[in-house]
Parts: sequence; C-alpha cells; structure tokens
Amino acid sequence: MEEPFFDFDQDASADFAFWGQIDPNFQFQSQLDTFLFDCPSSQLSPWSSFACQSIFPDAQLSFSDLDGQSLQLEGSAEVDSSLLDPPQDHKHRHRRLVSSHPYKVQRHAANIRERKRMLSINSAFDELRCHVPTFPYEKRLSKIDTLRLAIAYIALLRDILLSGCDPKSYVDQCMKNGYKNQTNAIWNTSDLTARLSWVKWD
DNA sequence: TAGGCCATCTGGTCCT
DNA sequence: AGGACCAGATGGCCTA
Repeated sequence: MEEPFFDFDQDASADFAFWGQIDPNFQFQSQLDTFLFDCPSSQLSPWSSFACQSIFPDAQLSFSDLDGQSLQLEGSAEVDSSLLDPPQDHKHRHRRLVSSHPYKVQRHAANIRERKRMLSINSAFDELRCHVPTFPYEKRLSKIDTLRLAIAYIALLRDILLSGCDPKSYVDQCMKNGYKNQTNAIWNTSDLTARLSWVKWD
C-alpha cells in the first residue's frame, strides 16, 4: 500500500531557521503536541475500520504530518507571519506563538484537537467518496458534491428497491428516459445515471 | 484574475 | 472544567 503523501510543511526545520531562535516554550509545546497525538488515529474516526481505500490518497493528511506542522506553534500570543514577510512558497501560511500564557497553551491544544477532528471528518468524506459512483476519469469530488451525489445515489437506490426491477435494466431505462425522483437533489439527472452505467451490478 | 475549494485558527456554545 | 462541535474569518492553491 502506498503511503499517504501530503507535501505539507516538510521543511519545517528550515522555517524555524528562517524565523530565528526557538522559543523556550517550544520543548513544552512539542511534548504537548506529542501527547495529544499519541492517541491512535483509530480512535479519531469510526471510519478507519473500513477497508475501503480512497482513490485519492494524496488527499489525506497523515497524523505524522500534522505532528510536523504542530511544531510550528510554540507558545501563546500569536503573530501573523504575513506581517513579517515570510517565505511565500509554503503550502499553508503559519502563525507563530511567541509567549507563554496559560490560555494560549489551552488554545493551542484546542487547535490541535480541532485539526484532528477535521481530519476525522475528511477521512469520512474519503470513505463516502469510495461509495458514490464516479467516472474513472473524474477528478476528486468536492465535499459538497460528494454529499449531494450521495443523497441522489441513495434516492435512486431506494427507487430501484421500490420498483422491484433489475438494477441494471432500471438504470438503462433511466439513461433512455431520464431519471426523475421526488428529491431536489442536484445530481438527480443524467449525471447520476451516467455514473451508474459504470457500476457493476452483479 | 476571479471564484471555488480547502485547511487552519478562533471564540462561542453545548455536553459530559 | 475540559472536550466536542460549530460557524465565521482568513489566506493559500488551483482552474477556467
């Protein structure tokens, strides 16, 4: 299996060099980050037990990557890096924390939890993308399109069940006559049925 | 270059 | 009290 790759802040150490000396709080912050990320990722997402593999592995951000990024954050009172004219070739703009206030330490921990939560959500989106019909050549669906397509797909599957017809012949019929259902889903047109023509029904 | 999409930070609110 | 959840703000990347 190919390791998920995300070209994210791989030159964090260089960034530190650019920004100057490391804050005394850095060691504590690193330990905090390490602690927060010590919990297994399987606890973060109920979806991680699925065997399904995203066809877009590069879209996933590993927790080790996140660990690396968390090293960017050092203390409390933050400084918008754009104010200091940082290098512009980083994929993400980073903020630095330069003093130590308990609230800011808490805030930093909350940020990490929030990032983990968002990773969990994104992981679920990747799982969902695996279960909605897409063209082989189609680019990665956006989150909103994934949700809308999933809604339309579920509606169509329901209609197939209610019809009692053979799924493939039902889809073929939809291709000929156009698919109409009760929902207002954006994908309930030929987009969906055309995708379903790629589905193996046996 | 504008618009879409996304990641991240943040503060507020709710829940345990 | 602390964590989860949420929505708004912001800025970066990509594409038409």
